[in-house]
Amino acid sequence: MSLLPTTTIAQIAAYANQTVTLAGWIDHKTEKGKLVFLMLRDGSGTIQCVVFRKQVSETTFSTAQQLTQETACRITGSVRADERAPGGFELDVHEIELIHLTHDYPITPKEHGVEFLMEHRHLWVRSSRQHAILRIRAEIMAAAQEWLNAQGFVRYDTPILTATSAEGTTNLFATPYFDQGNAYLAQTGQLYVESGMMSFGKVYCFGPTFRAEKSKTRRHLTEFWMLEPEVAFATHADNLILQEQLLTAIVQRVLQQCRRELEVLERDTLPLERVQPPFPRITYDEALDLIGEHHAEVEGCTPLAWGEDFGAPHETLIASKFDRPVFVEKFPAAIKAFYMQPDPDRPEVALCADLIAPEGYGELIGGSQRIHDAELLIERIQAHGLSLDDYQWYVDLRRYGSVPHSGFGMGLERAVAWITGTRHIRETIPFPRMLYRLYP
RNA sequence: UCCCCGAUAGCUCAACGGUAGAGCGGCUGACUGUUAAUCAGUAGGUUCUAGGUUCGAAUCCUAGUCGGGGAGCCA
Repeated sequence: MSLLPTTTIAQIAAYANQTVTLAGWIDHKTEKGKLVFLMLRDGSGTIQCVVFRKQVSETTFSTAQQLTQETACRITGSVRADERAPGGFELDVHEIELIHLTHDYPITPKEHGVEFLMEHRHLWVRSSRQHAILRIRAEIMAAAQEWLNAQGFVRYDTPILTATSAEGTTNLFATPYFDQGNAYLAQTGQLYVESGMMSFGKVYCFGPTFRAEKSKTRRHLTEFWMLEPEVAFATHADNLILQEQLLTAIVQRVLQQCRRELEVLERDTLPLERVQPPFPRITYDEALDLIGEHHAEVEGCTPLAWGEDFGAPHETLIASKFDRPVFVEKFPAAIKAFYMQPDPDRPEVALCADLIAPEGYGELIGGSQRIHDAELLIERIQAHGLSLDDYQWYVDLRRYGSVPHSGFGMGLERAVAWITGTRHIRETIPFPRMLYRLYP
């Protein structure tokens, strides 16, 4: 005995004029006297189910009248094409099996405030907009991994509990670790993924990372997912090509596979369709000139002196000058991480790049060629005030068959926010962790 | 951490220092084509907390709590 449905709503067109059993939840009900309209949602889609009093038993009709929003049920009926139905098909109901009657579902079809919705995040994920965003998130993750795998990459998982800060003094979450003092939640898998690069050539890690920064903006989470590929023998130039190819593959697949979700979100797909290589590349120096010339166009965007890092308004301004994601490369080494390879022609800048998303969604990717010389790496670790003892294993990677290599980290939720056109990053992950939000 | 804003019915909000209200949702009833149906009726309040000013405070003042928007930091 099984309770499984005979089909899903997404497949309903193949069952025209047949009798099927669907299983799901009531999205909405409209009563019209001797007629009840039910919108049934099963995860794959929604369909209108029509209950005529004269065509069903009294029990079935009174069950239909009882149904409330988010009640779980199994509905058996015949599939009929009907122009009046959203989706083109509706179900003429024969029988309704009540699985669980819901009382007082808190989220109604009317508007709600952010705080209320966040308190009910565990229920909010059922709403059509949230469903569409999280469906696209899943597609982005699948697209990224499948594309990388097809290019010969091997997924290589890095630890979440680590002994020290990977990139220096940024705030980390600490947790007691037996008699070894504190362990820290990883803020990146990058250093560890470099070891895999020396074993497999092309690797990537993909998992949650943690930042205990007191950021309070619509672009930040304290727990977010990062995809970090690392490639042996890849130079800075190779790195940028890989990034634009990966991002293009992701965006094009979402355009193909998630048309319906993008419609639900009312996402303008033209900017997404323009995402094709090559992406424009400008240097940090050119970006400073551009900011100097156009800073008045964006509020809070002030001219910068060489050596200063961009703020959010600067990224917005730069992005506004291009019709697709734009690379800003060769930042001053002093404002970047210790492991970045200096430009041989100009050692004060690093062979690194940030990829800035269009439409003001900010930095999607940060990447660089890594230092492959042990002596230089040691010098940089010390110059950054880090303990060499903590990084001996990392320096070891430069002592045995060291090669030039490059990699990058893509923030998953930033990518989801941009591709789905979601203004606030809190909607791009099922349970966002933020400065003032740990529940539910 | 800093700047700005807010908290009133289950939800979204209104109410000049003078009787705390509406819409939605809930409940009851009517309706054979509704799409956030419509119509009629009905229940629903410690105005975030603690002080203060005042004849009188949802309203003004102080402190706190919680939340929202932005900055910095970053992906």
